[in-house]
Amino acid sequence: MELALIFKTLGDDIRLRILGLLMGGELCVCDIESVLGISQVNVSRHLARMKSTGILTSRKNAQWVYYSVNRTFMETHPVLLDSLIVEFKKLPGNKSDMKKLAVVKRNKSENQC
Amino acid sequence: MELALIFKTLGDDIRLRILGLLMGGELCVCDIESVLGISQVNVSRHLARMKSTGILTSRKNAQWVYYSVNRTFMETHPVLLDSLIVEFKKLPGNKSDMKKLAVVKRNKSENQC
DNA sequence: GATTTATATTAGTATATTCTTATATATGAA
DNA sequence: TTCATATATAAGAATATACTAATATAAATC
Repeated sequence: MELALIFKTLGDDIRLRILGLLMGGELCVCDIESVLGISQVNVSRHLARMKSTGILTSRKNAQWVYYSVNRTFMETHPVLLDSLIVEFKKLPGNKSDMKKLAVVKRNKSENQC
Repeated sequence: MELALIFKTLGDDIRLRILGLLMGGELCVCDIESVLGISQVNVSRHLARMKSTGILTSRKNAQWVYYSVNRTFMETHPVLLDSLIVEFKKLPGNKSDMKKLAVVKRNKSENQC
């Protein structure tokens, strides 16, 4: 996992917001889509890119794909990850994303996205 | 200073190597050029980019321009900077760059680059 | 003033990235 | 089997990036 590639991958607003959301635990694509208000294709492509860099992993359950921060990444770059947590807290849009996530999760019933 | 822009700027091997060198203190363009073995134009453009992002500053002395890590950047993102130090130490080429820098500095006489 | 040295900028090409639209796949439900 | 939902991939256009070669600027020296 190349450092430059990691930074290149992190160097995008949408991907940073996605990572910020996933820091709180795994989410399915449609949740991320709802929170960010971005098209499914767009979210999917950004997720794929972060996964191919090794920052994220995914697991499939029924028709949903759940993405989460890759454990290997966390273990290989613990200090970088800590600094990301610090930086995320400083981001202006972070709070509203987290609020929106809470709303999306609350309004979500079983067998639905 | 946008976080995504910072990462985007860091997302390049040459720029990471330059930053690694400048962590040890200011250097003129020709020193960086010698250490990295990269063309002057190339080094200059990467430096300009990092400066415009706010990661570096420069001062001019006689015909030389000395670049260094921007103090404001260090003060605004201390934890990120710490993580960079940790990551740099893990980079495979870092040691050889530092050695090369020592050689370049030693072989350098007054009024010469 | 002419020349050399250090650095920056411009022009042009090749490649990468991002977005939108359309389409494909895969699972579950009717 | 057909339909609806969740996700991924492909195609095409617009923009950004990186590199090389050539040129410009600016200071120092002769």
